[in-house]
Amino acid sequence: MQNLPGFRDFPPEDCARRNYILNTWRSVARRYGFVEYDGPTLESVELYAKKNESGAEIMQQLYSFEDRGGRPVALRPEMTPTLARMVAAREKQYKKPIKWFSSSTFFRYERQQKGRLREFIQLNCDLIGETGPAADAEVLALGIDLVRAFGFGPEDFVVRLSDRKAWMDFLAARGVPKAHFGTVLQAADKIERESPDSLNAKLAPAGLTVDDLKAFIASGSPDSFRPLIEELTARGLAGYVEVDLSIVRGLAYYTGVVFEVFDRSKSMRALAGGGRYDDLIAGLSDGAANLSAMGFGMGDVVLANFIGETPKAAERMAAALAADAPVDVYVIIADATRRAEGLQTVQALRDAGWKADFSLAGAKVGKQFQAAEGLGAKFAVVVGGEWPEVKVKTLATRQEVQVPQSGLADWLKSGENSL
RNA sequence: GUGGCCGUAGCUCAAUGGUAGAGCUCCAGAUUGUGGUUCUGGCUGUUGCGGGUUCGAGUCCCGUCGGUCACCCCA
Repeated sequence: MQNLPGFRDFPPEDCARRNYILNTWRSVARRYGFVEYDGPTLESVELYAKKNESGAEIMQQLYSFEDRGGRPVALRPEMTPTLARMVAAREKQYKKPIKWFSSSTFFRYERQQKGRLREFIQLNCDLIGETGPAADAEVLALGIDLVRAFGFGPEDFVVRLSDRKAWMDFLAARGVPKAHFGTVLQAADKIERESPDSLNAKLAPAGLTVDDLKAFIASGSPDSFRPLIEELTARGLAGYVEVDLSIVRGLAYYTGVVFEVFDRSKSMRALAGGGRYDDLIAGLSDGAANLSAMGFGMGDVVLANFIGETPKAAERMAAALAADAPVDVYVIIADATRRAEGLQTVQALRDAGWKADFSLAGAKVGKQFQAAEGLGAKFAVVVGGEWPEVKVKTLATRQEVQVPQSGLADWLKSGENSL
């Protein structure tokens, strides 16, 4: 039996890499005062149909089925609708701004390729109930720090920053009817991928040409970005950001700042993307709650690729994984008649919080040392003829001392600190 | 949904249409209380699966499943 296409097994080595990413995400988000939430994996299809009345494509990429009660349900393909529902229902319980993050599993039925699977993990960070450049900057800074935390610098990645509102102002100034905004933005999103002829055909009803769009994009950085850039400059993070009006994002619901995080070589798809969506919560809650919001998502698959392809980040991860070896202390029972004392020692170490292990079947001393080495233990404790004393060997230095078993835990504590 | 490339041992890969191999890993040993190196030995295959061509197919052809990359889309 093979696993389903686009779905991954996580044997311990892979699980450790996944947890490294999740743990890093969590610790950085919490540094920014974001608190963790989660929602159900299975949702009503209606939740997604509502938001995407125009986009049938999204419904096709839904893992959907009827449950035994005849309800149309779907595995969640994204977090935002769930988040909007949760916030709309409870927003009066929380002081604003609401700063929430989650890292959850999502499902999309689509053909897999580099950086894209059918089941993936995505970090979602959203700041709700606050508008303005300060809130935008806070979210952007979090996005930047989330990538920096893996060892990447400004030479490795860049945040491309744009603004839906700048686009709308431009279109309004050109007299483009509102009904055509969506078409124009979609064309702008594809300006580098699609042929000018094809794009011009799409733009004609709006009275625009590819050259018009290019001229707007080339007009550079509107003054509206200045307060946001100043906020980032004060944090020392402006070097990670470039204004790039060609960033549009496919989603219709963005109302302000939008951004995508790319590796500098731009050899892979976006590491993260998001923006301001001030009307979505009101729309999804039928007006029950009217809250502005700014947020983004970051997937584990592209990030893991990026780490793997960047030596310094890969080394950083390897070091973090090595520091979290399966076992701290391996107890070697050198004399089978001392097995009871060995077990007592193992238990005492485990009670004291050490990751301790030993040979269940018993083995030659040399084998037990090999096992200790293989499990990444820092210390080997030899239980044998010296009882009630034991020998403690620091494996990295090969130094060995003999201490009373009763003082073992204390000795290890100071011994670990001196490593 | 469309297309290119690829499927051989647990892993990385060899093998002109002619007896399926190597390295690594793993397991066991090298005067029975001391590990990483070294040496010796050993295990492991429905060559993804199903058909076809051929005296003979890992190799050629068709199908299928899976992987990968691109398109589509990107929440």
